[in-house]
Amino acid sequence: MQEKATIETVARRAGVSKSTVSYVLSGKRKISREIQERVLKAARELNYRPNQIARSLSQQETRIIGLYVPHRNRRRSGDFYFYSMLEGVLDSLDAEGYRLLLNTSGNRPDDAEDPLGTALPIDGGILMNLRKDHAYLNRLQEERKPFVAIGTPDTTDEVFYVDVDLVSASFLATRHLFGRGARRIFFINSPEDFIQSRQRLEGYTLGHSELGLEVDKALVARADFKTEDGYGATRKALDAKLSFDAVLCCNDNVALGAINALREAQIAVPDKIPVMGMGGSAIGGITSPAITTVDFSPYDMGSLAAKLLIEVIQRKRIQPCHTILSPKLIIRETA
Amino acid sequence: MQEKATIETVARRAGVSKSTVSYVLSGKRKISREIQERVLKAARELNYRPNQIARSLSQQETRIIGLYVPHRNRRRSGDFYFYSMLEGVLDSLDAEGYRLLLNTSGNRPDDAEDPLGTALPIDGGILMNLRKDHAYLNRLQEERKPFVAIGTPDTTDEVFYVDVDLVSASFLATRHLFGRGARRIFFINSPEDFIQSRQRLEGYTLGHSELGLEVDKALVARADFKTEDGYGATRKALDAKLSFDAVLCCNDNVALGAINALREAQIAVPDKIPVMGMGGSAIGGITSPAITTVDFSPYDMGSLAAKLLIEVIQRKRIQPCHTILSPKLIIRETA
DNA sequence: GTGAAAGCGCTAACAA
DNA sequence: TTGTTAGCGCTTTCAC
Repeated sequence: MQEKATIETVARRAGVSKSTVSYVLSGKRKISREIQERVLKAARELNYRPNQIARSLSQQETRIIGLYVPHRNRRRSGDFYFYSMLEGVLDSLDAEGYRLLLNTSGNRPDDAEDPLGTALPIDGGILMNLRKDHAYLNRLQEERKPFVAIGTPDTTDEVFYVDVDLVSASFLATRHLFGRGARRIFFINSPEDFIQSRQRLEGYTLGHSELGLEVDKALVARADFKTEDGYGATRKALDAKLSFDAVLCCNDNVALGAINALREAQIAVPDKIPVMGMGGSAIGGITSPAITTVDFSPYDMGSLAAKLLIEVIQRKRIQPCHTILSPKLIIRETA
Repeated sequence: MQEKATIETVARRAGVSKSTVSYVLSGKRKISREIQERVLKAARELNYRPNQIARSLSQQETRIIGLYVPHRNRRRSGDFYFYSMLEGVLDSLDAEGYRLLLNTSGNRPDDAEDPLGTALPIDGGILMNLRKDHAYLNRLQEERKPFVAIGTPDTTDEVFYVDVDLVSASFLATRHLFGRGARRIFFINSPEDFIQSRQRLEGYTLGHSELGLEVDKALVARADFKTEDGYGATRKALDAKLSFDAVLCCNDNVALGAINALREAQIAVPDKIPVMGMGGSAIGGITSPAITTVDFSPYDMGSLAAKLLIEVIQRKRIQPCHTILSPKLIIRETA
């Protein structure tokens, strides 16, 4: 096999200039049928592929977008939320001919020390877990790369973002459980320091208010999103003889844990005690069919964020804006 | 904020030449202490970040590696295998200062039609599900980019790859179940057209041979890796009054489905009937504690593949080689 | 020790 | 319609 073909090689072989080759390939100029064919033929024979890097350098555009992947979202088994979102992002990018660069730098302490890290070869970025990602965020801003956040940022002005309406989500879930006849809903909320947690609690409280009920604080527990945590919290409640007739969890993993604990204690789920999760359509396939879910559609969020970002990059959208997705209730019947 | 700084800007501000700036930053040349400081100061003041694209063009190296993501591995809820591997890849790359470009092209039919797709801006690639990925594989070979396969390819010569020993995996599992007193193991294997399936069956058979037993073909079923499939297969076996006292599944998702079906039929798992899965340490956290698993360590495979690829890229390794990981038995006690 | 200048492979403004 | 040429921002040889 010969050396790698460049635009120069192709031009020579076709007996034309470099620019002609470039224009034939990009279609940005009218080229006579004959030359067009000569060029394409030469390109094919030489197995020519335009060098994306050279193209990026000259066009100041890579058609790559970056996704910041915080460490704490990885190595955490069962983090469907993240991966489901990733799938949404990938699908949208795919459709528009963009690629995704996973960016994990900025995670290690020494990265912060390196203010001269090279500029990212991307046209824009998608951020999640915004609050603490200042390093990456600042970097994008500094490089004046457009970005879209997933989740509501601290300062909402000047920022494009997508999020879900968590208050509605837990309100819907609570109402659903009351509708099924529950009176005391054991609520396994997310850890206190998450903004989300407040919103979830608000929905739960609203669900009570609607029926003129007060929230019994003893019914509210916390779990760190993992199955074990849901198991632990439920187990603890059972051991403490807490009285409840339904369980609402901050996510589906936690719900799975709750179910495990209940079944271990010989309590029928969902017949005796219904268990609800929130978020993550992605997890649907693998969780127990016993879970009823309020879906956040992380997939949709990812997909929307990516589409929005591309619009921003292509300057089809200038004004900062945000999209808040409505949750939907998903009742899965046992197969 | 001023215009984006380039090496030229920095050079002017520091009163030196571009090359000097470049050398200060790369450390490839001795530079007097004084000039060094002047340059760094200027760079800092201008908030300079070397343009990675220009650098890549001139060095013919991007420090990005590509991972081909087949469509069928996405949008399939609960495909931990893939994501777990991804985590391994990311961690290894991170450690070596490489980034990961997710490549989804080649999935759509029209992509195959576009032989002039631009050259990938990567130094090498990681492939999985090799058999049918000829498009991407060919492309990498054509561009003479090094690559590492995950899973054993059709032709093993000239190819770097990592894989797991599936025969041992199912042998270990089978033996474990016999060791627990099982006599008739219901085996939910993967679909027939997967090479893997033969290996799994071989291990299962070996486990029987060891005890001088024959395999009862009625005990072997198939499932397409999903929880529902495991549920379905088990349900069918129960309905058919198949007699068995243990279940071995081709993966943990399927095992979860089997457990659901058994419990629905009021059969205690694992006390009455133990259920085993294979593969995917990642899934450990979210599956039922009732599952005993033979771990393929997809994480390890990803991690190894990435490390290997980097060695190849950096020419620290020239001779094609492969690594076969041994599975390990993981017995999870109920928390 | 430092600088000038020639690339890396492509695009696009300017000429013809 | 097509060709010439000046960049894009960096690295690195060659010269001083």
